[in-house]
Amino acid sequence: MKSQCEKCVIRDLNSLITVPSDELLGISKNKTTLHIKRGEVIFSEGASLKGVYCLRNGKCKLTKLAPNGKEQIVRFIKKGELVGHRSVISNSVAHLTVTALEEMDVCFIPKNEIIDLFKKNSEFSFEITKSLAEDLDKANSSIANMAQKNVRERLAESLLFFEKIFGVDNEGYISVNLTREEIANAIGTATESTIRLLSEFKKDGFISLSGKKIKLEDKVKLQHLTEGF
Amino acid sequence: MKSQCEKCVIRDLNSLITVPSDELLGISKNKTTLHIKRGEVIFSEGASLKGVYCLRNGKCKLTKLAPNGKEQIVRFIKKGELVGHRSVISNSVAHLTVTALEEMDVCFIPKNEIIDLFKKNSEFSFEITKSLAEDLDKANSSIANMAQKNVRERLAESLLFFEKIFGVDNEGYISVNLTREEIANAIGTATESTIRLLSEFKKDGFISLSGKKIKLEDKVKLQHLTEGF
DNA sequence: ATTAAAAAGTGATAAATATCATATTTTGTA
DNA sequence: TACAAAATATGATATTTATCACTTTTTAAT
Repeated sequence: MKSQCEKCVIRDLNSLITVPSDELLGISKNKTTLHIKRGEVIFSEGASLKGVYCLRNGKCKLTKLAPNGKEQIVRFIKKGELVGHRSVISNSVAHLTVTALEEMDVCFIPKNEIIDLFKKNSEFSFEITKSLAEDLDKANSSIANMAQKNVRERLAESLLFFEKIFGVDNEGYISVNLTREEIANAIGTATESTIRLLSEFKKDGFISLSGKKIKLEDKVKLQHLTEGF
Repeated sequence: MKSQCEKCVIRDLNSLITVPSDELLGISKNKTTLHIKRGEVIFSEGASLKGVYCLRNGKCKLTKLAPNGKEQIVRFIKKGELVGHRSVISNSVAHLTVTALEEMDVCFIPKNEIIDLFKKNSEFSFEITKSLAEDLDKANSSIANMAQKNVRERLAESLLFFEKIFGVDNEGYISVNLTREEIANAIGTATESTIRLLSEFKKDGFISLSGKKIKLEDKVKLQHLTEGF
């Protein structure tokens, strides 16, 4: 039996919050739900999307392939957010690849449902517009960070960011399963440099490590590092 | 006597293209026009905007101040484009500073006019949304470029980009007046590094220089450089 | 036209980061 | 549980880039 959008726990986390229950029925009827595992791709750069994806739970990374063959993580997305709406609105192919970082449930909502909603419900379209504006703003900050900060500063910043958006587990470790290579791909550096800096941060007492898990021990210091102190 | 929007030469260059002539009359009545010189600031990071700005002619840079005191150029804007709509839509302060790169005429359109249009005219709001989506897409590419490419690659890329968006003068030099420091602020490097690399590109015959003006002599090679060859 | 300020340019050097090689540990799966 | 593959880790070294100090050239204002 298909789950119902109007009862979905994440309904109030994204632009769909503006859509009244009766309108959500249409979406409920036409959506499909998929369960995916870590490493699986939801859609790839260049793909022509047939709809948007609503993340019921889990986390994923949005990446772009650079000419040198490395992947750049442009953003992280988690439970409650939509992906693919940029492509659907622009009526263009996907310009990012979306890959699951852990097991997740994702709802697929066909393009025409979203476009209908966008046209009919001005609150919904306004929410979508605002979320694009917010994304743009964050992307601009990211450009400045990449361009002006060195690798150490960017790593400190990313660690604080990871804890902020993903939270910590019951032992205080950051709740996201990222390889050192993925961290490197997010901050734009070599994997070895990331590993080295993490060891250094550990030696200096800013963080502690348990396997690949990371715990922030001195956030004040990390915050200072972020600004180059 | 005030100029009329419905006759404006740049009308068909931005989202206002969707607005019928009679609706533009309201805007015409309430807009103000300003003339500014190179180096003057249209609005600053942190400012609360009372409206959006429509660039009638000229070019400007959008910058963000980094904690290290350096400015990062996040984007360039030219004739026909709007600035400030992100802030007005999000109802937040400006997150970027807009500075003229040359003499320019700018029309200021009060916030309420834009919001009215946005609510009443769904074509206009759709155009605004699409332009945000496009900006977001470009910003994401920019993040990947900053993170994955080295300074030489980014400089080659920027030179090609400058020529593409600003064109060339009658002698073939790129038609934009940028200092070496501004170029450095766009690609995220030290001014001296930019100067050194430009000399190197010149020595290698990829570009020629006349004062601060730059002419691209071998775009194919520059394109290759962009990708690390 | 003169002059001070800003910008461009260059060399020497230090610091940051990438790359390559290789060892060790962890993970997933047969 | 064993074993291969992937991930982590570390050292040595090369390369890239920043920084500092200084000179020359250009620009703009009187």
